[in-house]
Amino acid sequence: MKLYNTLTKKVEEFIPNEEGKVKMYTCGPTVYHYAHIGNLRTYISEDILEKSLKYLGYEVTRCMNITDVGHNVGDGDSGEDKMVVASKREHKSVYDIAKYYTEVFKQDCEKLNIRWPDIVSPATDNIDEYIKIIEDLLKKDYAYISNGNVYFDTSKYENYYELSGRNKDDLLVAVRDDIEEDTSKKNPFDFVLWFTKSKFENQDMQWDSPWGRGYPGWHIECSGISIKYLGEYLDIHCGAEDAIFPHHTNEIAQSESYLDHKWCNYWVHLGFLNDLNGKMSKSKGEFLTVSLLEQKGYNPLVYRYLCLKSYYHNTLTFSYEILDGAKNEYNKLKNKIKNIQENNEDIDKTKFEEYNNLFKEALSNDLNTSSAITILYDVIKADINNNTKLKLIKNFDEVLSLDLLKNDKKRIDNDLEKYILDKIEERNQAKKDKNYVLADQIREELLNKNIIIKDTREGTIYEIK
RNA sequence: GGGUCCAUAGCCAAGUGGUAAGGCGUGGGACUGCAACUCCCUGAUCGUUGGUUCAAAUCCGACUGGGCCCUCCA
Repeated sequence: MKLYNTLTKKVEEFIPNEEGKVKMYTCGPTVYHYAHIGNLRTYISEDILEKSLKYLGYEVTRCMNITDVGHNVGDGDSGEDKMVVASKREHKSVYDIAKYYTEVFKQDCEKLNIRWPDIVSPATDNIDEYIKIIEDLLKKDYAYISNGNVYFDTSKYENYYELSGRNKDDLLVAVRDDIEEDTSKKNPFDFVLWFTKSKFENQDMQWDSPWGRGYPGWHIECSGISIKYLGEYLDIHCGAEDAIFPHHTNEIAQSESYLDHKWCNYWVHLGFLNDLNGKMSKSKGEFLTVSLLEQKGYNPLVYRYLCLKSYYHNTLTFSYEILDGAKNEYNKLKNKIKNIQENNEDIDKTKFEEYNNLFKEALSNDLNTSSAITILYDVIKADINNNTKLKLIKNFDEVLSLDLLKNDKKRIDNDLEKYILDKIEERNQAKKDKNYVLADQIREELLNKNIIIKDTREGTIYEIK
């Protein structure tokens, strides 16, 4: 398996710490609002990575956090906690907000066939772990207390800029308008590990700590949860590309200062989904959720298909024109597969291995899902028996998760079925009588009820839209 | 200003030094009473420009145009 590693900025052969086993951590959502489909692209890519590793024979343990506290607008003491903002907006407690949006996120994942990770842990469940790490960092002098808050001292950690490839002197401080510099810090890029004092006193979620009652900073949760559930040696850490700096940079600094050794060997960053104007946002433009796509008549898996057609590392652009293209492709693909009938022939093992290996090669090549899909098309066209094709498609779909073999035949009751069959009979009679006006009328009538008629060599069949 | 990633036909894209996969759309054809489904045929010298090489979409440089980040976002 080859993967692009942000740490070395190269595509590298993936070698886990323990042979055959992979420990994988993926940054989870902040559950303060609905996720838009751009957010979800990250989880689709991570899902593909997890499933590809499994398909290639690795045993994978994946852990993800749910950020339900401490994600301030800024890294210092500036800006409010996003959970608190949501709580005010919706007049609910922060706990209810977290619960509600976590549930919605889970449903979105189900609709997109994203497997729920083995371990999913909310930030608020692991406060003890953060305190343990922060105490240790203070003891080792990697952290300091200033104005009641605990900060990580970035000047003490030598490789601080390794991941992002930056240079301390070239970074601009408080480049964004809505951020003001936190004067309690020793260095501009120091970040808060624990808050006890904040300009924003309306924080409901607070815990006792050796430094007073307060709450954790944003970055410590991922380190804490990862180390707690996956141990001191991590194989792959994933996140969207915007998390490289400062989030992942800070995670490395605090984790390695705490552990006193290298923490994670492979950092995989997922590309963004942009709309035609650039980065998607929850406040600007159309708020594109999975539910909205469904309302507009798109199967969520069409969006998954669109994501898989592109390379996870590159930016993908969203527009309805592009989505419509993907919808066409997806529907045609499913139709082609539907026409492959099961038969009595034995699986052709040689051909099976041949195509299966091609598929594995594509995935191994830094998750070349576009090529993997091409191999799927090759299988459909290939000169091999249907049972072998169907077995290959079934296997491929373990990774692609596009419901390729699932027939979305909606359940219909006997009355409706009888009605449809009678109408088909009536139409066939009309056709025999060359009464095409009546035949077309019947077809139209059924179509208005979302029933599609198809004349095949084997007779007339119907489909429910 | 700095970092990082990207640029292939109308669209989505593969390609990792030897003379451009695949899918969608378009156009044409087969099938059909017509249509839908399905099947067949149909298109690009790879942002611009230097260089390395017997040979470059693929390597190096410059330029142009984008994305993301530099204390919110996945």
